[in-house]
Amino acid sequence: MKGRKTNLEGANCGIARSLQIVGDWWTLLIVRDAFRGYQRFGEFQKNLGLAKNILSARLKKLVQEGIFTIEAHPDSPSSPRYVLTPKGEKLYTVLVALWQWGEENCFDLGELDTEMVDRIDGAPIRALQVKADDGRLLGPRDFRLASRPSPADA
Amino acid sequence: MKGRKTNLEGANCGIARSLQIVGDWWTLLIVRDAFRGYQRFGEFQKNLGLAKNILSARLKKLVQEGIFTIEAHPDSPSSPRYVLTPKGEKLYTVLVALWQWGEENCFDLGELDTEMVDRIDGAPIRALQVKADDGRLLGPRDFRLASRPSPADA
DNA sequence: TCGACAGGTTTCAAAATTAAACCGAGGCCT
DNA sequence: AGGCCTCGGTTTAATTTTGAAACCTGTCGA
Repeated sequence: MKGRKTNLEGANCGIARSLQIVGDWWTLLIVRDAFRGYQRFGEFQKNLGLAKNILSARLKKLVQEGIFTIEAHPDSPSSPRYVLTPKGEKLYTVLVALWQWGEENCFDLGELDTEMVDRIDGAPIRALQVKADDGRLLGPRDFRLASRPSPADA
Repeated sequence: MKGRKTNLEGANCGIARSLQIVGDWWTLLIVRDAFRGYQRFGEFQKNLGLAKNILSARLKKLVQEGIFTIEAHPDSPSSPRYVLTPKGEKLYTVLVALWQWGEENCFDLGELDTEMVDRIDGAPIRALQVKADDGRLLGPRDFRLASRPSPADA
């Protein structure tokens, strides 16, 4: 991420900014596991199978960025728990988008063995839809990235 | 991505699969630029400021994965154009999710200078919402990843 | 024919990732 | 109390990936 920093530091668009934080190999998988209920270092490490030093670095960054907070649990005071902040929890839309795209485009038939379901009734979740302000459905070519008038305009 | 391959190759969930393809530093930015209308190697390279060898490798992979196709344009037969496939175009939901999260969580006030708008009327786009099968709005804690019954079940 | 340019590939140094060894603080068992 | 185990990391050294810059090749226009 050497040149990346230089390039995207003053990134102009939200996509680039998001990717600065969650755009690497492991981060979104860590967040995914957090949604699954994992909280402890060892849980993430064992489940994802990534090197401990990398996990350590990622968690450190994610805490810095306000995605996780560290909470020391009364039960085992020496084992910190990594808990999603509201900012972190809002990433669920991104996860759902990735999940749906992956499920639709990246599996052979019968290969898929997990799915994201309604916690309450176990029913499937609707495909995300991009909609215009007035409710019209927008396809992949119906939007564009526009520059805002000027920084000092509003 | 050494260990990553080993770990996620037989990845069980759609999120992991997606990230195998688009989960690196540059790929989604390339796709973003493709939605902006960029098609040529030099356009991507100049706009993103990434090294040519890296861009070359990414585009090669993306073509392999069926995100882009190469089309030789009648105008300039020697300059290939990289064009999104339907599979690639479906990534727009992911981009929108990242964009909205980034816009909401990664900018200081007044810092944001681009926005994603309706191509037709320039109006803003609605925030993506995760909804249950029956239309209920689902928050970040209202879904879970469940294992499917069995690979050879349906 | 000359030079310029687009679209890469090659080369080599710098940075990130990895696995594995190590370490300190608690628990737990005896 | 002593010994051993686990958890949560850090350190170290080898491997991979990345990045910048040089280089190559085919096309184009003058």
